[in-house]
Amino acid sequence: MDTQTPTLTIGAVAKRVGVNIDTIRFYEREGLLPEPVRRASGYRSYDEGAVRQLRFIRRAKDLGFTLEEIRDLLALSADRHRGVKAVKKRAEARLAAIDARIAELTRVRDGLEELIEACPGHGSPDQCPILRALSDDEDEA
Amino acid sequence: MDTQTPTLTIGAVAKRVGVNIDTIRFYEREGLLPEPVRRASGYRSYDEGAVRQLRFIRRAKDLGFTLEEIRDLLALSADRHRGVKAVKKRAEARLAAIDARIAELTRVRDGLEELIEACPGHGSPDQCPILRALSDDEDEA
DNA sequence: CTTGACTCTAGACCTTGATCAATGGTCTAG
DNA sequence: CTAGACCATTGATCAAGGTCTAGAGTCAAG
Repeated sequence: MDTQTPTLTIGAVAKRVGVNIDTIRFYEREGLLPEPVRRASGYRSYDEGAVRQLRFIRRAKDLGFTLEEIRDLLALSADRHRGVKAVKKRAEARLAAIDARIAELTRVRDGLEELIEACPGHGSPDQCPILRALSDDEDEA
Repeated sequence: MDTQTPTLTIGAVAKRVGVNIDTIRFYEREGLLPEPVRRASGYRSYDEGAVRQLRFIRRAKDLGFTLEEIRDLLALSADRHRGVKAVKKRAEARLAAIDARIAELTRVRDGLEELIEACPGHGSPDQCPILRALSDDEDEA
């Protein structure tokens, strides 16, 4: 856990975390990664902390957080003590959003399944419940 | 059910179906709506069939079909008899895609819920399972 | 006739999350 | 020293599905 001298090039970091080099620069521009120190040549120089933060971002993304939410999470995680409550709240909000999305998809799924079951798979398009559902003038006067 | 003279302006169609005017022109460019007849002035002139087709597109979109898939569905729905089988196949493929998406979301959802339940909502960030899960150096050497 | 609402076209712009290209400087092994 | 790999910046491009702008013509009511 020593505070290291930054020695990793952007390419080395990209390889270790498994992301594209351009993605790292993109995250930096977007404020998700701090601007790293530079060598005399202008090359970015990273330490293990940057690698950890980049992994944090990828994992949060896998949990469905947007980059904007992750920026927020990163700020909170740096706030000792007071941050935890807010982080939990964000996670709960994310969970609620996922639940809503699942509910919506399930609704659509069930509707589609009903149509499929009712469709004989042959015959006239006029008799196909799928096409009928899509075409019916339900909301006509 | 009379074959009508096209009399609706694009604005009237947009209002009736509840879409943006530009969306209608966009769908026309994308081949989802046929090119309508024009008045002497160049104004597009639509009939009820166009309204129906536009509604078809919106409903298919609500079922999660992409515009490309909808273009395909429209072609199939015009193919009397042979179309029905193919339409059913497309619907089944869409259902499978939705199921996969729900399964993926459910997986993420459950993982997130576990973290939330384990988080006390206060205390040190080091003890917050949410932040720990995001930060842990699991794949370190 | 005038005014305001409507329509026309072509093309630019938006969102999200990246990725790629062009041009040029740097680093390292042999 | 030189080749080849790596890095820098700016700006373009992609997917998807639209939305908006500018400048000009048209339509209907009063």
